[in-house]
Amino acid sequence: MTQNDKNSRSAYHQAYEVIRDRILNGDMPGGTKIVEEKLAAELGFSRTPIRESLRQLSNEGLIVNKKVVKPTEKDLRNLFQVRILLEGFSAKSAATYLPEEDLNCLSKCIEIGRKGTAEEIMDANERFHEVIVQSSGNSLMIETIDRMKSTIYLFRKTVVLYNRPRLIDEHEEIYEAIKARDGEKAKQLMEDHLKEDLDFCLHILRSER
Amino acid sequence: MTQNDKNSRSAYHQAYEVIRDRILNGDMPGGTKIVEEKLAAELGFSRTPIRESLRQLSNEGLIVNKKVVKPTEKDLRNLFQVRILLEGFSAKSAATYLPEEDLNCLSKCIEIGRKGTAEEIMDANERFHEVIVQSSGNSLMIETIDRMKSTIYLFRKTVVLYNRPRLIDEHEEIYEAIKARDGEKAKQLMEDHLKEDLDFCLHILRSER
DNA sequence: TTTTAAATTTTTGTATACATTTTAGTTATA
DNA sequence: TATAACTAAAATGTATACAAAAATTTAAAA
Repeated sequence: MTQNDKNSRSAYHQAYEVIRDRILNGDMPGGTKIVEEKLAAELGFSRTPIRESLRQLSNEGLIVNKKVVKPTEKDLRNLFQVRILLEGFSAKSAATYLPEEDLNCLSKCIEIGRKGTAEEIMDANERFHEVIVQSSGNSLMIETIDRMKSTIYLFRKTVVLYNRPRLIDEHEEIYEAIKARDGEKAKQLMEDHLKEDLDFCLHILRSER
Repeated sequence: MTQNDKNSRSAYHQAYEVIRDRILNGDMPGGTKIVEEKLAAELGFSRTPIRESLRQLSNEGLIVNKKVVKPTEKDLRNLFQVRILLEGFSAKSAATYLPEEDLNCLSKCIEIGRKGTAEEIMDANERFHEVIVQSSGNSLMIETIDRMKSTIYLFRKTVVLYNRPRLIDEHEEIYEAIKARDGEKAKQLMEDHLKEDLDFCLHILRSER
C-alpha cells in the first residue's frame, strides 16, 4: 500500500501481494506454517524475493514466528486502543482542516454504505476512515495506521459480513460533526464508534468459538 | 530491540546493529547514500544479510530511498504528535496500573538524571519513558513506540547534550502524579512535557542552521 | 558550449548452491 | 512404555553468480 507500484512489479512485490491476499482471504488461515521453499515453488520465484516479502509481512504483523498470525482477543483490544487514539485525533483534525471536496467524499461513502453491495460497502467504509486519517496531515500517523490496516481488514470483514447495525448511522453522525466543524464532538463520536466496532467484533469472535 | 538476541547473533542482526549505530552516532550522517556492496565489504558479510538489515532499518524509518534519513522539522512535529497521543495514554495507565517496584525505577531514573554522566542521563531518561509505556500493557503500542525509538534517539541526544532546563523536574512531576494515582494529571503533564521537548528540539534545530 | 546519444560502470534484483541449524523420526536402552 | 541418543530430513542463513536496471561517463552533433 505504501509501495509505489510500477507497471512491471518486482518479484518481491508480487510475492508480497499474493501472500498478503492469501492471508486476508483466509486461504492461509491463522496458524499456517510458513515455509520459504514451499512458497517459492508455488509462486514460481526463488527464495530470495519470497524472503523479503515475508519480512515485510512480519513487519505488518501478518506473520509472526514463521506462522500466519492468529490474532487473539487481546490483540484486537490493543489494536482498537491505538486506533481510538490516532483516529480520534484525526477526526478532530478533520473538523478543522477537511476541505469541502473530502466532505463530499465522506458523504459518498455513507451513501454507498447504505445502498452498495457487500464488497462496495466494505471498500466505502475503509475509505471513510482513510479520508479522515489523511486529514491529520501527519505522515507518520498515516503510516502507522496503514501498517495496522491488514489486521484491521482481517476483522472488519467480520463486522461488515455480519452487518453491524448502526455502523453507517455512526459514520453519518461523525460526518455531521465534521461538517459542523465541531472537533471535540467528532473526536468523541469516532471514539465511541470504534468502541462499538470493538465490542461487536469481540461478540462475534466469542460466539464463533 | 524487539529481536531475541542469542549468544551468537546472526550476520543479519549484527549488520543491523552496526549500521543502526553508525547512523545514530552520526558516523553515517543524514543523506548518506547506502550501497549494499560497499557495506557488505566493510562489515565482512555478503550482501544477503546486509539487504535484510537495510529493509529493517527502512522499516524503522532510519533509511529512506537508499539514503540515511534526514528528518525535517515536519517529521519532528509528526513524531511528537504521535508520541503525545500514545505516551499521554500510557501515563494515564501508569497512574492506575504501575506497581510499586516500577515506581521505584522511575524514581531511580530521576535520581540518575540529576547526578549521572551525560551518557547515564540519556539512558535514564529513555528508561523513564520506557517504563511508563510498558505500563500500558498494550504490545502494539509498545512496538509502535519502539519503532519510533531510533528517530527519537536521533533527537533526544540533542535535548540532553544541550541540557534542557526543567527536563528532570518535569519527569519528577509526572512521577509524583503517577505515585498519587492521578491519571488525568499524569497524562496532562506527559503531554506538556513532550511539547516542551518538541519546542526545545525545534529551537536548537533552527539555531543550528 | 550545450545538448543528445551511446557506451560503460555501478548497483540492484533474482537465482542458485552450500553450510549450518532445526525438526522429526528411529533405534536402542532403562 | 518411556526416555535418551542418534540419524535422517527439512528448513533456514549466508555466499556467490549473473542478468536487468540505473546511474554515470564519454563521445558526437547542433
